[in-house]
Amino acid sequence: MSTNTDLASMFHTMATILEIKGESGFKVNANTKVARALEDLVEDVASIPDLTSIPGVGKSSATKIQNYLKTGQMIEFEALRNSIPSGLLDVMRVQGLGPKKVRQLWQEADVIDIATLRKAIDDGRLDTLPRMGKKTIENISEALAFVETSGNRTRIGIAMPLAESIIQSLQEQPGITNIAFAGSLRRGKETIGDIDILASTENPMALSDAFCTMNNVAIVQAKGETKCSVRLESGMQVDLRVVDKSKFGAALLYFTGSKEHNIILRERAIKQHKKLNEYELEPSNTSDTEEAIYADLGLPFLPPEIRENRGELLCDQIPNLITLQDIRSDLHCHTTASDGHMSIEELAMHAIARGYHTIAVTDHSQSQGQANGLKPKRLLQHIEAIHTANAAIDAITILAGSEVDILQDGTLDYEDELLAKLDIVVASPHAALSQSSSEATARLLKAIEHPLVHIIGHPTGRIINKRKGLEPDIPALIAAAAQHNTALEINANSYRLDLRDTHLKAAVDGGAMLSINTDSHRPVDFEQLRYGILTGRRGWLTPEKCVNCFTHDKLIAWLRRN
DNA sequence: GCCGTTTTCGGCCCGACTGTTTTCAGTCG
Repeated sequence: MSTNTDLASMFHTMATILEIKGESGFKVNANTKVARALEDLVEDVASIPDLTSIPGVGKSSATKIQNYLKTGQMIEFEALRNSIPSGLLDVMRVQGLGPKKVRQLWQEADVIDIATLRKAIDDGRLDTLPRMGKKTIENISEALAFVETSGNRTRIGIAMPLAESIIQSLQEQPGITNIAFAGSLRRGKETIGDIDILASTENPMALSDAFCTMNNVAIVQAKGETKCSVRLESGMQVDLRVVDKSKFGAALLYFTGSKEHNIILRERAIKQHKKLNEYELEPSNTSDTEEAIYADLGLPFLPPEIRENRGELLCDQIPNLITLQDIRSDLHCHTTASDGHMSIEELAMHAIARGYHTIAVTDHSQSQGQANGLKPKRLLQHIEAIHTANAAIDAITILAGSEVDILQDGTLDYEDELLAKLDIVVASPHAALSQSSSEATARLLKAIEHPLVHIIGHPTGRIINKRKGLEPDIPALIAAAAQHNTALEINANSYRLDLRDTHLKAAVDGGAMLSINTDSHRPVDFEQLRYGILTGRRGWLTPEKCVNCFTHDKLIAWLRRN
């Protein structure tokens, strides 16, 4: 499956090179579009008979992909890559440098990578270039410092609390009527490039002053009447837009994106002889709320999480997406018996406080030595302890479970006889996470088909920005999960979010059940649930398809289905 | 390079800010 990722990255690279070479922007866009389509693809691209059936992929790109699949090489890619110094792709990542300036630096100042750019600045070679004044060079020099440090996008678990605290501090400014975050953060993406904040105020200057002088600001990149841009000491970029209150809806829609969603919306407006921009939908008086704008365009309100041009604009009826309030149980949590920091009773109290009817105790199995995984004898004692706590606490059902390792070959970490004594079995891969796609598929299928397994925990084992994890044949897993009534987990921890949004949409479409769990080790981990919910919504998940939303009796019946 | 509820050719989303200009190109989102 990494073929998809490899190809996507090649098309992204081709788009960038074409830009630097000054080719038509439409051609550049076309390549970017193909790259994005490949990123969104759930099935292995090699398994698709007609590549041009993928929207955005035409004859030319299809041929390139086919050649790569056949030979492991793409002639056009190699040719493009050899046509410019490869270091220029790094130079493109410098904020403020786009294709035109990079080409100028290359052709007129012999810049071929970050190092020669640094040197060119230092020896004054850039000073004489046209449209390259003192300030521009200064800005490039400052931005260079961030290229090395800020390679990764930020996890939503970091970005969202940060955005909330910024909003909280700005909210106290006089004259504020509206303030919200937009962008990929509002869409609930697993990682965020920068934070977009949108506000209406009667006192714009006070707000932008307050924004640009927040105590964690490192650099003010732009400061205007309606737009400010800063970089925080952490490297995170934060943009503030100020708009008129009557146009807040149009602006929120615009800055929430995604870009692809917006483009389709604007095209739709044009077809209706209207014009949509970041301020208003013309001719119309309905620019103050997103709801009114969608209605004016003849569309239902589309929740931010699904605005990705993945079918939401072609859909007559948007399903009722899952919310935090729909969750009635957490089926994957740890106690001090393995590597958690809560007792069984503490776990139960936190779950009661959240209004759950059921909590599952699922400590690690014996192979997880470093996590103090339970040997069979300790598991038997633990089951007893859980039953005792369950009998003592009326307000909630405490299930005796285990997070059982799915070993490398797909067998489980306990004998069936022992597993049968548990109320719930969450089977998860923890080790051997770099095995081949076919091995991973066979391994996970074996667990899905096991009659005593209820949920597959964090199915790929990926860690965002750190570990790629398994790359199984996702459609095959989904089909098996649907057939055997085994739920696939959305692990809500913001390091994991596994299954990820795109896989999830395929799972929902494929009729599989899902389960959103926090994998809590400490009380604070329960708060991560919201990231699981956002991911679920990005995958068009409804409460009916999520076992954590079942009533108590329905959940118990589902657990005893075999 | 891709695409078609006016099209197989002729389009392809839109505006703010910066820096360098003296009316605008480049970058960004």
